[in-house]
Amino acid sequence: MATAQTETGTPRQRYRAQVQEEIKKHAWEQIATAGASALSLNAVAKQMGMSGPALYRYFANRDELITELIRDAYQSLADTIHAAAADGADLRGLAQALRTWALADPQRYLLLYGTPVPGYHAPEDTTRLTSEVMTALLDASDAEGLGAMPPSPLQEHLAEHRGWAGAHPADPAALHRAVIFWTRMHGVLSLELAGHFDGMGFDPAQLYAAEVEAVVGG
Amino acid sequence: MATAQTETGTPRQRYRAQVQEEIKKHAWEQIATAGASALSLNAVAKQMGMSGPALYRYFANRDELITELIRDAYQSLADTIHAAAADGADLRGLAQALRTWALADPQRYLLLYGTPVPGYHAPEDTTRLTSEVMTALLDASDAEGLGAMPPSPLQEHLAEHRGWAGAHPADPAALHRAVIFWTRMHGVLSLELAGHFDGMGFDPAQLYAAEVEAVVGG
DNA sequence: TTGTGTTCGTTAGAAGTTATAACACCGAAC
DNA sequence: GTTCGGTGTTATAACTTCTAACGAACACAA
Repeated sequence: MATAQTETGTPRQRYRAQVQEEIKKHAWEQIATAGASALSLNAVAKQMGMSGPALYRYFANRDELITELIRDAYQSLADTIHAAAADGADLRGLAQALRTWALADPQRYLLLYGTPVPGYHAPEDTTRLTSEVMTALLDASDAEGLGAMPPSPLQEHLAEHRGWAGAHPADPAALHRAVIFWTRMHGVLSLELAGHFDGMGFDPAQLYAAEVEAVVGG
Repeated sequence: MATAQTETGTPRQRYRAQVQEEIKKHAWEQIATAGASALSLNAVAKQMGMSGPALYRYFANRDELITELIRDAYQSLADTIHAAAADGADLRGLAQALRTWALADPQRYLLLYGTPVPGYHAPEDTTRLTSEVMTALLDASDAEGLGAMPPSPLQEHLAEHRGWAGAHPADPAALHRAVIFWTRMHGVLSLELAGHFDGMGFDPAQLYAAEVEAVVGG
């Protein structure tokens, strides 16, 4: 887990890890209420009873702190999906786990899949976590008992460009299913979290459920 | 169009509208390269050879400028969709127009449909533009020659909560089709614009085309 | 043509931000 | 016990948004 290092090393290292965790905790609280763009290192420091510049002993700058938060968010998502998959969840189960995770902290989801800062590039190890999630998705998309996926130009194209699937033995139909699972669930979730369904009256959960069935069933 | 008022009114009003347009032009340039969160009124003023505070004669604050940009973006999107519909475009044509519009200026799309500022609420007239777009979408979704949409719990639910469709006479299947057109196209577009497909190797255009066919055909 | 008032742009300044530099201190190791 | 690395401090620079006060330019009206 993210707090694993808190219990190892010298007292100095333990203290350092502990303070780092507390900084991230307060940063998450700020992000949850005002969004990532409003995250203020000064405000975090004040909340902790420290002076502003003290935080720079723990994070080189604002970007590094946010990068660390993104890393933790990816880890949390990967843990969630992995746990669901380990519990034997099928595509429906993964979809449910994903939605619950997203609604639990909308700004956390948007930090990963919302508007990116143009210059920013994700660190190397987040791509590892992403491909872990993708593997779980491909496993569930390659399972038995799913609706038919008639051959299509897209499946052919995906089969020819399957580098993103790594060494996963999923067939073209499963590649297709995994991709549209991702894009369709994200389509509903991101619009819901951004509040674009707010005045419309219908229940996003029912739309989400219908989209899950559309992916699972065919 | 947005510049209509530039040519009317007193010389003072004309000058004012002209400066306002120029401010917005420079603001868009900044947003396109660095994102909306990095928009600096001071930098815009400098680019125009003015002092920072001078801009406050034209926009009360940063939020008001951004709100105006959002309004213009909605207007541009509505114009684009409307023009396509007037040209007789079907659902496929609208999808093509939407994608072209989004790729022309990714940050403009993300300003409308990306991560929102938690406190922010869209002004009244943007909802008018949104419903204009929705009407075009419902028209195209209610047309002849589209694939079958078998009855579903979601269609029933949408038929019971169709306030967002206004007085449009679309049947439940068309309501369903319009909604999933929106969410699925947004799902692919937003992930593509955010760069989440970047290292994956496949062509987002082919995925988009396949999703269009999935919505049109059934 | 000569007021008169509105509008515009300026500088000055307050309050906030990120981030660096120099200094003091405290604790751990030798 | 002394030394030394790590931590937190204040001071400071360079930004940001935004307000206030002043001067100048312009439109309009007597």
